[in-house]
Amino acid sequence: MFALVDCNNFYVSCERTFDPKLEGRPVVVLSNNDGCIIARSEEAKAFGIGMGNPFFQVRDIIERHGVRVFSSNYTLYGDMSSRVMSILSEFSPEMEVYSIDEAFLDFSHLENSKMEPVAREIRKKVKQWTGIPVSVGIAGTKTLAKLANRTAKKNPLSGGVFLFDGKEKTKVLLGKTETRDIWGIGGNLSVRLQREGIYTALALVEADDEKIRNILGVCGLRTAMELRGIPCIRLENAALPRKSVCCSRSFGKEVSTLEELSEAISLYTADAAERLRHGKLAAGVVSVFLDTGRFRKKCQYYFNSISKSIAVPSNSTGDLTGHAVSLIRKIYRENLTYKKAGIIFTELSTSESVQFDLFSDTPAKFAKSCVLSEAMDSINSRFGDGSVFYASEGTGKSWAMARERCSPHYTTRWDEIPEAG
DNA sequence: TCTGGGGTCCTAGGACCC
DNA sequence: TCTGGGGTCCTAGGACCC
Repeated sequence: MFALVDCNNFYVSCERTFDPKLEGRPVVVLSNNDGCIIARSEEAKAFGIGMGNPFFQVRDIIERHGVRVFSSNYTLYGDMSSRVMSILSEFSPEMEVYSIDEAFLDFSHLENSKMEPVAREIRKKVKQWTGIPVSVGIAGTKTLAKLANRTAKKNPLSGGVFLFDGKEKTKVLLGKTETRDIWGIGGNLSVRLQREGIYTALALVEADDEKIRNILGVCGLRTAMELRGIPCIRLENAALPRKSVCCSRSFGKEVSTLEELSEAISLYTADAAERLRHGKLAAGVVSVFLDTGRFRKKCQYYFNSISKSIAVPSNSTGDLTGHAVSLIRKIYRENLTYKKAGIIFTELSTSESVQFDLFSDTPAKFAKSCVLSEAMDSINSRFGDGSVFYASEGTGKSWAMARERCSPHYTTRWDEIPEAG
């Protein structure tokens, strides 16, 4: 048995923990660059503000109803997430942290009659210790546990906990579930299913395997099996090795010069390289991309990307910035205004097992640049991000993303700790 | 005027091998 | 005149998740 614990309106709940006046009031949180709505309190949902709506399109509703708006504060949400996860880990020997706000727990060690009471205890403890409300869905497969969680969230009578047991109960619920709401079936596959006359999870479960395989491929067949109660997706309790690390961002204003783009790419490289080092990884391939933005109709659209293998995998900000900046020069075009740029590292290996080039002196150089980057990391971690940085990032950063409504870093900066009284 | 960011996996088609 | 069969690997694009 699996329990899926999912935080309710997680980002909004994080803001509320530190500003209780937000309780009971409509609140939304925006994506990076203050672009889209990515979290909504129940009150905000009731006004018809949709998930993923561009901010400017719902601005009227927001102003009319006095909805409180926050820029995303991932430092805060990440820190609150690890607090929640550490509490959850006490409730099961096996846990998979599935995303910033949800985790699967293995409940096989519990007797059936104990599952709901334990789930209620989880809710109580997480709420009391972090201020975050959670919902729990319990079932025999992960896909059904996701569905159970949805039911727990939607149905006020459930008290935030829902357990799938008994064939009839399951059948009734599958009949009420649209295919789009199944974990693993997105918008496109759902349209394909509709064309074949399959509208609900129940219809999918009752369809012929060969037919499902044809419409949805092997993943879809696996999903159908899971809905039938046959586990096909196991708990991934050990964090799998990463295959890529990416950093990309939209600009706060239009950018057209190579200088500004190089600055932005330098910053993104520094950010992604820091994450490589944190994961004890080194990149074998560096890719960068440029984008003029897909929503502007008047200007010419231009997207391009370029990759380069590097002889000795690296995680040094200095090395990688050199590669990234030289790549961006190759795809830069004049007389365009860019909205976004980014860097992706792939072909990752562990930094302890880097294969050096036999005919060069790279081991010594490698060691030196590692020491430098690590020294920068420790200064930045002690004195705050951006205390030391490469000058190639620039000092003005006029292109930096907008985040005009960011709450304080309540839990990670001494000067922003909340004060009482 | 203003539309996010970071990931994973599968599939089909082409190139190549013997 | 007649022109096979069985593979692997890579890539781009598409699907999904949060």
